[in-house]
Amino acid sequence: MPTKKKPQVTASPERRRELLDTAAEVFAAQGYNATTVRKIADHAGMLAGSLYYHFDSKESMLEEILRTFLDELWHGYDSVLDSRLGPRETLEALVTESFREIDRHRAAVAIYQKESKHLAVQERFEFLAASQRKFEKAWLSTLERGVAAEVFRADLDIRLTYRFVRDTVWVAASWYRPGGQHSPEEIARQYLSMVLDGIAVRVTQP
Amino acid sequence: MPTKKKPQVTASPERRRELLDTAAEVFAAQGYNATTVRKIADHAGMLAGSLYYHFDSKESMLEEILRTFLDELWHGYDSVLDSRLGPRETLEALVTESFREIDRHRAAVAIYQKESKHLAVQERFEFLAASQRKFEKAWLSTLERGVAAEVFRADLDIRLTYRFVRDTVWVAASWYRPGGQHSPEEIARQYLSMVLDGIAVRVTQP
Amino acid sequence: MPTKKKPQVTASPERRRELLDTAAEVFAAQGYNATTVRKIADHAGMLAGSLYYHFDSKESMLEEILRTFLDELWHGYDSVLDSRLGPRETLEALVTESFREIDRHRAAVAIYQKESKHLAVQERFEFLAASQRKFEKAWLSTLERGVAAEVFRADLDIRLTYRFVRDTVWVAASWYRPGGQHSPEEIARQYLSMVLDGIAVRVTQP
Amino acid sequence: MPTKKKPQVTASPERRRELLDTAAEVFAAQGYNATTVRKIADHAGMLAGSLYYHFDSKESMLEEILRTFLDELWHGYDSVLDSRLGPRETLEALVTESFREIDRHRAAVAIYQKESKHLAVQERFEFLAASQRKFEKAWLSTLERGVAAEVFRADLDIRLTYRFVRDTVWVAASWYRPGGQHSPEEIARQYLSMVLDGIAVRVTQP
DNA sequence: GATGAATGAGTGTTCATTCAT
DNA sequence: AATGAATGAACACTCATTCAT
Repeated sequence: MPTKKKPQVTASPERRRELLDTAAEVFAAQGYNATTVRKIADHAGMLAGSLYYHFDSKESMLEEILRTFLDELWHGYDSVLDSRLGPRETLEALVTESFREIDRHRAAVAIYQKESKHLAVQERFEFLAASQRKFEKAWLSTLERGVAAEVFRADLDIRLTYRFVRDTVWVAASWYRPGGQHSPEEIARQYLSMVLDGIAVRVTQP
Repeated sequence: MPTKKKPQVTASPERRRELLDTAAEVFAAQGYNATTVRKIADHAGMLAGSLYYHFDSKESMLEEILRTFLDELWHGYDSVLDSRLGPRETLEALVTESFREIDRHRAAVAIYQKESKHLAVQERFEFLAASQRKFEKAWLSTLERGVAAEVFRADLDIRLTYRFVRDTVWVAASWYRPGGQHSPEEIARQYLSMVLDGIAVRVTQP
Repeated sequence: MPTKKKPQVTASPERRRELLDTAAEVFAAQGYNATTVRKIADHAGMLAGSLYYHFDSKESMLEEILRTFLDELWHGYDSVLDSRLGPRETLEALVTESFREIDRHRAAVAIYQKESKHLAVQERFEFLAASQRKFEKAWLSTLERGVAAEVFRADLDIRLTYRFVRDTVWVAASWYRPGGQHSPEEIARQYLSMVLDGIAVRVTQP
Repeated sequence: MPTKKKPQVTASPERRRELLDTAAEVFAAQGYNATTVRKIADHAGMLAGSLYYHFDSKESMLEEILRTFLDELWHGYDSVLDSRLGPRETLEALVTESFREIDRHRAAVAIYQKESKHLAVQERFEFLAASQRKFEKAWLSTLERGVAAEVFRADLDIRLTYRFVRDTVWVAASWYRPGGQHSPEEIARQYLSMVLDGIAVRVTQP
C-alpha cells in the first residue's frame, strides 16, 4: 500500500508560489474565514476544485503562507540578533528589518496580524505561538539591556514598552502599500525617530 | 416606515444590552465571521432561533454594537474637541479618552479593530467610514496645530505620525484586560510619555 | 463555555427512530457509500441539511443503526445463552432468534452484512469487531459442546462449520422480505432441518 | 462500430490483465464505490489519469472484471451441465466447480457478491441478471430432478433450498484466502458433506 | 504509455434565518 | 419570550474524467 496522497510539494514550486501569493492577497483583503476557496480560484483563473491538486486544504494554504513568512522573518531577525549589536542598534535593526518584511510580505503580515491570535491555540499553528514567545524574548531582552546600559528610559513599564513597539510596527502592515512614496527604510527611520525621541519638540535645557 | 416583522426594540432594553454584550464578547474573541449565532445563543443560555426575537440578524447585532460604541466614543471626543485646548493638551486628552473607551468597551473596540476595514465598504456600515474620516480630520488638525505652535516636531511626515499615534493606541485593545494592574489613565500616561518623549534616554546638554 | 453541540438524543426519540428507519432502508438498498444524504432526506420528505438537526453526520446515523440492531440482537442471544440449553437446542434457538432479528431489522442486517467488514477497522466501529468476536466464541463453544456430546459430527472442521452456519443464516437478509409467505420461525425450521440433517434423502440402514 | 476515442484493447493484453487484477483486488477490499481511481493507480504504480489510456472508465473496468469472471464460470458450469450427470453428482460438481472459481477469482467473486444486486438493474450490467437467471434455472432443475429421483428430500421448500445452497457457497468468497490450509476441493468436500448430510450425528437404526 | 494539471458535477456539512407552537 | 424543527444557500472538499505534452 504505497503513496500518501497528493504529489504536494512536488512539481513546479513556482506555480505553488503564484497560487499562494494570490491566496495571501485574498486572505489579507477579506479575512481568512470570509475568503472562500472559490474566490481564491477566481483570482487565480481556475476552478475551486483545481486548487486541491496543489494543496491539501484551505487551511494548509494558510499554514504555508504563514510558515514561509515566519521562516524568512526569523532568518532576518536571527542575523540581527547574532551580530551582537548594542541595544539601541539592535532595536533599530529589528525595526528596520520588520519594515522590510512588511514590504516583501505585506499580505502575510496582515494575515498574521488579524488571525494569529485565534489560530495559535490550534495544534497545527503551534509554530505561531512559538514564534511569538521567541519574539517576546528577543524584544524584552533588548529593552532590558538598553535600560541597564542607560540608553532606554528606566521609568517605563517594560512590558508595556514592548507591546507599544511591537504593535506600533506590525500594525503598519494594515495601511502600507508597497511601491508607495516611502521606502521601507524611510518609514523605519521615521518610526524609529518617533519611538526613540518622541513626537514632542524637546525643550532645550538652558 | 413601520417595522416589517419583528417587534424589535421590544420590552426591556436591558435584555438587549445583555445580549449585545454577550455577542460582542464572542465576536471579539473569535472574530465576527467565525462566530456562529449558536455560539452567541449558547453563551446567553438560549437557542439560536430565540435571538431573532430580539434582533433581526447577526449583522444587525454587529451594527448595533459598533454604533453604540462609536456614539459613546464621539460623545467623549467631541467634548474634548469642543473645549478648545492647546494641541498638546488635546492630544493628551484624546489619548486618555481612548484608553477609557477601551476600558469600557474592550470587546467593541477589538471588533472595530479587526473588522471595520472590510465592513466600511458596505452601505450599512458607511457610518464606520464616516467616523474614520472625522477621526482623521480631528487628529490631523491637532497635529498640524501642534507643529504650527512648535510643540510637535516639524521634521516628521504628518500622515505617518497620525497613523503611528492612532494605531498605537487602538491596537492596545487586543491585549488590554479590564481590571488588570494598570488603570486606563495610567496606561494612557505611559503611552503619552512614550509617544511624546520617546523611549530613549535624553542626552542632557552640558 | 457551556454546551457541546446539537441537542442530539434530545427531543422526540420517535422522530429519530423514523429517520433512522428511513436511512437504514436506503443504506440497505443502495449501499452506504452510494447513499447520499440528499437521498435519505428525499425519502424522509425534508432537505439534506435538516437531517443535521437530528444527527451529527451520515456516519453517526450508520453507527446508531448498527448499534441499535446489535444491542437488540445480543439481548436475544444472551438470554438464549444464559438458559444453558443443550448444544443442539442452543443452536436451534440461536438460529431461530437470528431469523427473528432479520425479520425485525432486515435493513440493519443487510447493512451489517455488506459493510461491517470494512467498517470494523475504524475505531468508531470497534463494537462491530467486538460483537463479531463474541459471536464467534458463542458459536464455536456451542459447536464444540455438541461434538463432545456426540450430537454434532466430529469429522468436520469446526471453524469451517462455524462459517457455514453463520453465513448461511445471515445472508438470508439479502433476499428476505418481511410479510412474505414464510414466517421467520418457519424459515428457521427449514434452515435448521437442512443444516442439521442435510438435503439428501437418508438411506435407511437394513 | 469504431471505438470513439481511446485505442482500447491496445497492445499487450497482459498489461490489461495485470491492471484489472489490481483493480479487482482493490474493489474487493474496499468496495467499488469506496474505491477511487487513484487508489487503483497507486497500487499499479501510476497516476490516475494514466489508467484512461487502458480503459475508458472505472465502470468499464468493473464490467470487464465481472464479465471475464462470469465467462470462465459458465465455461465450467456448462461443461458440468452438458455431461448429464445424475442430480446429486451434478450438485457435487457444481459446488466443486464454484469453489475452484472462488480460488481462481476470489476478488471478482467478492465483488460479484457485494455489488451484483444493485448493479443488475443497470442496462450495462444486464448480463449479471441474465447470468443469475441462468444460474437459478440450472440449480432449480437440478434440485427438482433430485427430488423426483428421491435423492433429495421432498419436504423442503425448493426455492428456499436453492437459496440456501447458492448463498452458502458463494459467501465463502468473503473469508476464503487462496493458498490457505484447505484446497478448494477439500472445502467443497466438507461443504457438500454438510449440505447433503447435515451437521448432526445420525441416529443409527437398531 | 504515461504525466501534470485542470474540469465540473457532486458530496457531506454548516449556518443564518424562519415560523408554528 | 423562547423552543423545536425545518429551510436553502453556501461551503470546503472529492473524484472520475480529459487532454496537451
